[in-house]
Amino acid sequence: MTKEGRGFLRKTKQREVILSVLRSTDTHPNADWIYEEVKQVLPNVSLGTIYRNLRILVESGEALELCYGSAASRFDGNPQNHYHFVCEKCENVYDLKVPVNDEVARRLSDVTGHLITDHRLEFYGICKDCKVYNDASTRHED
Amino acid sequence: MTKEGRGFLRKTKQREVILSVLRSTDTHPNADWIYEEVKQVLPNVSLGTIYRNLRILVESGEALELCYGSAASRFDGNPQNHYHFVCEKCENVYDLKVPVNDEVARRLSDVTGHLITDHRLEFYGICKDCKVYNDASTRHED
DNA sequence: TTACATGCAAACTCTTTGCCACCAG
DNA sequence: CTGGTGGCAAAGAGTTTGCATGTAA
Repeated sequence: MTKEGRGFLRKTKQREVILSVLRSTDTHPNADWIYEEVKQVLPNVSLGTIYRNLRILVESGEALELCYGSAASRFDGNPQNHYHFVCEKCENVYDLKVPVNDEVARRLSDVTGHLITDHRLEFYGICKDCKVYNDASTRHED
Repeated sequence: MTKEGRGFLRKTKQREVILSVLRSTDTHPNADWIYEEVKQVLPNVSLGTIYRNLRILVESGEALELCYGSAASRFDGNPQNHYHFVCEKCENVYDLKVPVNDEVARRLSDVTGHLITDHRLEFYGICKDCKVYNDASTRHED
């Protein structure tokens, strides 16, 4: 109910290849890498199509989008690690007042062999305030 | 040791105001919002200065950077929620094979009053492979 | 005095969009 | 047929950077 929103998806060669490329790797590629891969099968594919389809795949729940690096960053004046809740409706970011669990990181360092120095935990959903409108009636389609 | 790297920071009015603006709010503002606020105190400040200083503050550990939305996104063909480890050296993203904890989200929903439907947990550090080079000698400065 | 920092604007990167032809259903 | 979709290229948003000037230490 949160992630759908498209009447129906036509099945196209492009979308098919994009999804299969995405499923064939565990390197968490970016759009450009996917573009290069897809081009080997469909030389005429365009970057715009890659982006359009990735968005569709993410929105329809067939892929996850991870965001790193710098783009539309938001900043937090509290340098202590703490967790956040992001409202997908109003886009507000709330600080959560729960203790940070460094235990997990330490344990995972042992299990994985990686040196884990930091972690970030974010929750997503609809915030208290936005929920009110949603509950009142379910006519909100955005 | 991970986040430092600058010899010394000169104390400037701009940096001071930026930091105080950042600390005066809990709205997790973006660069542009901070720019507007700082301008009310220093009308001639430039966006470039805001960006430069935010980066410095983040790197020196005085602020956190949160990244949402679309920019340099990476994608994951596995739509099931799972956790990641990001190597800050080689920038590889590894899938972690640990069970997803939906319990926390449920509990937090109760505590906070927000409707939490999703969460994301990411770990950061130096991966197994990069650690080797780091351990061998500490001459790596990038 | 000497680097580091700033202001300004141009350059960049990544992503989105408009337009029209095209094709799956 | 018909509306979703693709290719192409232009536009956008957000961020970085080069350069000359300014300034903290």
